[in-house]
Amino acid sequence: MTQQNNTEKDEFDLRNFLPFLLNQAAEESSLEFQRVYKDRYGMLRTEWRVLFHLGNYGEMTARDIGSRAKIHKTKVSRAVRRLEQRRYLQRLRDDKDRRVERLSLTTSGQAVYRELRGIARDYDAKLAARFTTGEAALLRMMLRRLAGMD
Amino acid sequence: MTQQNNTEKDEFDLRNFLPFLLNQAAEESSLEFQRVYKDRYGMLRTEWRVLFHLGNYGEMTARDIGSRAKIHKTKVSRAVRRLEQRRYLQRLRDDKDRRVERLSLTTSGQAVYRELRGIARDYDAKLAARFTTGEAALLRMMLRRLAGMD
DNA sequence: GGATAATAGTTGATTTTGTAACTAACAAGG
DNA sequence: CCTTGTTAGTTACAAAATCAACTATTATCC
Repeated sequence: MTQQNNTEKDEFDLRNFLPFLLNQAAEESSLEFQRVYKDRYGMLRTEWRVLFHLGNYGEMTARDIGSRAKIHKTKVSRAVRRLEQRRYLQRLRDDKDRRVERLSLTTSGQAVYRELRGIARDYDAKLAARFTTGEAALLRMMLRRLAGMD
Repeated sequence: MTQQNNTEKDEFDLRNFLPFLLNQAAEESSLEFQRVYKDRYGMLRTEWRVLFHLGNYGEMTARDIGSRAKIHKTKVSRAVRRLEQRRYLQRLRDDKDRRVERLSLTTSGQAVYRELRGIARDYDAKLAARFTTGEAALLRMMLRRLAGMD
């Protein structure tokens, strides 16, 4: 692994490139939480997200979830089916608009959600503890802005 | 999309959960750059990363790239093969250790790298411009720490 | 009202990724 | 040397993501 290139003025370092950095940080900082929902609950990434949306915001449609979390509708559709098969959520056809399904967590879905939410809360605190309170708040603010969640 | 749940003390908001936030920010902030390497060069995410590692750091082995960027070796292997097929990189069997392949960019690989690097630089600047200089520097620092890149 | 377009969600075919098992080369210790 | 273990990289098969086409329902507007 020798140094070559960069004979021209080198104002670029991959390790500082924001999209790369964000991805590395996202990947690394979700590893531990991933192990919980994956190994312990056999859930996929999209599945815990759907579960958390329903747990956090209450009844929603697949479309709502997709647009909030920017998940493609086919991914949502498949995640919903699997959560339904595990009896974590139920669908209710909307009578006003019969294309729409109103999704909500079952009792056992809520139990799983509360369990995972506790773990998520602790894990988040652990991550944030690497910074001062002010820094962590600033970080969240900047990430929300980058994510277009303002 | 009604509000239900959270009857108990609600100290948790998905929109502030760092792993989620990081992922959303990473996803959103790489969209535009992705369009460039994907639509314009037919490259996959792992491929531009391998290309950038070689362009940025010079000759490396597949193993080096994988450990630096935390990419699994099978992913690296496949990305290398495709970049080789497109004549963007070349392999050289190491004579000291004949298991190892020393990878480096071809002339046209370097041309593509320089092109993409320029775009990356501009794009990064555009992202960083959403913050003050100090905030952006702090953001990068925090991300490096979260990514375990200290 | 009836054609046309738009929306919610699903399904199927293709591509990409993940997991394990594999080959080939080197290393260490007897 | 010669077993045993380790490392670099590839391949095969299963799982998951992507993209396009599909059904069913509602909205638009002439």
